[in-house]
Amino acid sequence: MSKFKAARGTEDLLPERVPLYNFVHESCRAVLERFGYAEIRTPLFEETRLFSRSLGETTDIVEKEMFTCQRGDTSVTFRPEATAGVVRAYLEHNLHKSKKFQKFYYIGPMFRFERPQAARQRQFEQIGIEAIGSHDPRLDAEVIELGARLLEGLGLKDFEVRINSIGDREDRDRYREALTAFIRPKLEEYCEDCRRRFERNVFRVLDCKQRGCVALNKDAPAFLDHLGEASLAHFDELRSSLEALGREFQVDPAIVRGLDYYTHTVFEFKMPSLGARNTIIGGGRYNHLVEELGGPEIPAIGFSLGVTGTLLAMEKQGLCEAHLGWRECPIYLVSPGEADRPSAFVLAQELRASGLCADLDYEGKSLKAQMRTAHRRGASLVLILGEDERSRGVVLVRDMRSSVQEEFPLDGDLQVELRRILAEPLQAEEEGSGGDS
RNA sequence: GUGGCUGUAGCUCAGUUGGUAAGAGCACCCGACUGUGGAUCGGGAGGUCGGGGGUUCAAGUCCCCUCAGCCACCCCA
Repeated sequence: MSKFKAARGTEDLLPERVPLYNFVHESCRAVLERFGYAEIRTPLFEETRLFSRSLGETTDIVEKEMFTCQRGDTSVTFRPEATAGVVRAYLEHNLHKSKKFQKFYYIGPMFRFERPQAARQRQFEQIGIEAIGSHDPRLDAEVIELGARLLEGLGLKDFEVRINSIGDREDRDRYREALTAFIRPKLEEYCEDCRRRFERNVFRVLDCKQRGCVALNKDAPAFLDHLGEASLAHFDELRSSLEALGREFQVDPAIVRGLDYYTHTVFEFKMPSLGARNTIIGGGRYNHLVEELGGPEIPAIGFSLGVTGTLLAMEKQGLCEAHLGWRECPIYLVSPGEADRPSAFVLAQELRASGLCADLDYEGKSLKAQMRTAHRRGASLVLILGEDERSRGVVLVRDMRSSVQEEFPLDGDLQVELRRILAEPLQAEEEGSGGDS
């Protein structure tokens, strides 16, 4: 046990697992770019004010989950989510002036000071998008379709798309009033958490899982009944657009989302197989955020995909194994004796310079042990360069796949030969020159 | 932040009411008449039993604290 451990809620990504992340990144990148999204990279930390302003002062994230760093009178916070930073960059560089409508995507770590749990860490990775500059409900549908395509691209199938509309400010105010009026008389009957939610964010009461509260909520007024005409029309168009795409979805009134900036369309992608923490994509429209951060009135929509949860879902479905394991060098150089090492050392550099991937022993292992290492590392070819070979100006190439070995001149075009053999394994010849099996 | 469970070699785990129990499998290293991998066999290294304190003649085994992970909440990707 070493003296130090990774800080709570963080983890090391060992080489074995890195290719899995690369696969997820590459797969998503391809889909995102096919949908016309361009990558943007914003700083990992921003001025603290940016988050408290955009997320809402009373949200849990701002109140207790921010990684904040105070130095003198400057306060910065490691980003708990990416939307605020992207919108800030969009405005700071006046992107809206040259090309108002823009689609961005990002991949990177986010930070929240929470109690860790599976699929919930203090540093976690999100892949997300922001489409800024349009209020077209077809864009909402496209964004949801994009989320589904991302998951499908990774091989996931059994996710549920849940959508809802929380309307615009006036709709929310109207509904909040109705809901408050409905709950207030029975407030004492609700659970402790709900009584707190009632004060902070009354919509969340609808999301309670306590049996008593679920029963009490049964006859609660529905948000959709309180949407104004324009909001309702937007939501209807979203639904018909999704239907036009053949994308299955459910309208779920319980989806209210935690952040203040959401308006109209909100949605989540759930993996029922994951248990309690089963939302792997969450997002929605935020038509006033750009304005609140000091820009003109520009509507936008976005979502983010939690990579950790997505990987958990992939693991459950056996989609990860194929992407595990670091790809070792296909060529391994073996030195029979101590005196043979310098020439292997030089030959390795030459092969690498020619673009081949080659490696060799640096632990002073015996010939046998070097062979074992080559085998374990999955080398396709072993190059044996001993005193005998050197004196004759050749190198012995053993094909580990077919167990056939053959000599090749050192001064010939060795790298060309090696490429050929890698593509087409050595086969035993009729007068077999040393194959065994 | 709240409640519960867990923490023994690199990995997965076993350790009877506290008393030669610090062990197994896999992995690893070395070897099997000395220029060759994968099978088999033999040998070996590796753990202050998460950390600290306490009870006791004696603690991996009991108590307290602490750290970390997991599960469920709060909340959320």
